[in-house]
Amino acid sequence: MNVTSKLTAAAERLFDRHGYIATGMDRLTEAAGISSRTLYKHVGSKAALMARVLTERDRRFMARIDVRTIDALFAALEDWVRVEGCRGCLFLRSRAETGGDTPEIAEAVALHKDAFHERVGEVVAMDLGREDPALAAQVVVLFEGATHAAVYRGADAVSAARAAAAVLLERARA
Amino acid sequence: MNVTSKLTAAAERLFDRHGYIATGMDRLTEAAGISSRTLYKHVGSKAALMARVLTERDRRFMARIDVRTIDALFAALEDWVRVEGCRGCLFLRSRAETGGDTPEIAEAVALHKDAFHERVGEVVAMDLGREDPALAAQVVVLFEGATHAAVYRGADAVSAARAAAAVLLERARA
DNA sequence: TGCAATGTAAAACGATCGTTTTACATTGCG
DNA sequence: CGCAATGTAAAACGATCGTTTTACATTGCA
Repeated sequence: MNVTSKLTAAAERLFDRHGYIATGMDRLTEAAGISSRTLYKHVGSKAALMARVLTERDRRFMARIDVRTIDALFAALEDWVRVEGCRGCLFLRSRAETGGDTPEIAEAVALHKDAFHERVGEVVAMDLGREDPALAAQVVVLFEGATHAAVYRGADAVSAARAAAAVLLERARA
Repeated sequence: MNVTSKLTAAAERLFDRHGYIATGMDRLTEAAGISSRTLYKHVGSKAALMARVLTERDRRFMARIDVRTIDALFAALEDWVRVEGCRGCLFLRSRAETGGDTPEIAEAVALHKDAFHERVGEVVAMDLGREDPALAAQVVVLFEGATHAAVYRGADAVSAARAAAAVLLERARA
């Protein structure tokens, strides 16, 4: 396994569990089993490391929601929560932690949210047989809400979102 | 205006805009116009200050969502976003920043989320004429989703949630 | 008048931050 | 063989962290 990918994987876990700022470089190098010199040779800075983490997470996330129906979208989120836990959206969290003032992070977050919204639009179009931007916006809200309500309500929040999405889809079909 | 409430108000603004950890005590004392000695006499620690901020915010938030219908709930959120901006839920953010490991903060967040969920249940019961825990869970998800999608989609996210909630309510009535 | 409370300004505390540097070991390829 | 690349360990960088302390000013009340 590559040094960079090992580092990125370890960093994602630590950033996700303890927060971006609260995670020191010592914890990162120790978790990745590398020296700080190697870390800086490879990624340049802590912010750049976070940007890499977000880009990698976006890849994994987008692969998981490569589905054809709205119901499958929420089924994918149920899987995600079961496998990766529910501590809210790492993208929004890292952006908020830095007040949006770290360009590398803010850009990675913006790219992810754009891609996510576009994907939801595609899924809605496939499921409904036509585009429906209003329904897509509602599904985005339900997905985001499930992600964050799951922090304190657990997987039930995802189930609730899934059921609500089914009602909205049924109504859009009529 | 009381020293403590002036400090709490200044701290809420800074914590909300720049994050809990990223905001240093110097910025807080300067914004509140007090010395660090006075700050520590009054609140004891940074974590205790954040807990006070969250408790105060909870009071203000709960007063705003003291409504009788689901639609008014989302109208209140639209007001909140217009007045206070949209940077996500400060409760979840501060909990995530500290990894849930700061008891004073974690407790304030848990209290707020419990109160919020209970309030939504009451509003749903008033609007529908009977209790409906499943609908209440869906409204919670929509509300949380609107709060977080508004970070990157603006007030439109709240409108989408509001419309979706109306559909779910209509369906629950039938 | 004098004491207690409450405040400020500013220095100092040790710890830790992200980052760079120094010095040295290992390895793979010409 | 020898050099370039790539790594480690560890010290050091100046800055900043949350918190405490020292020394002093102001105020309100007995």
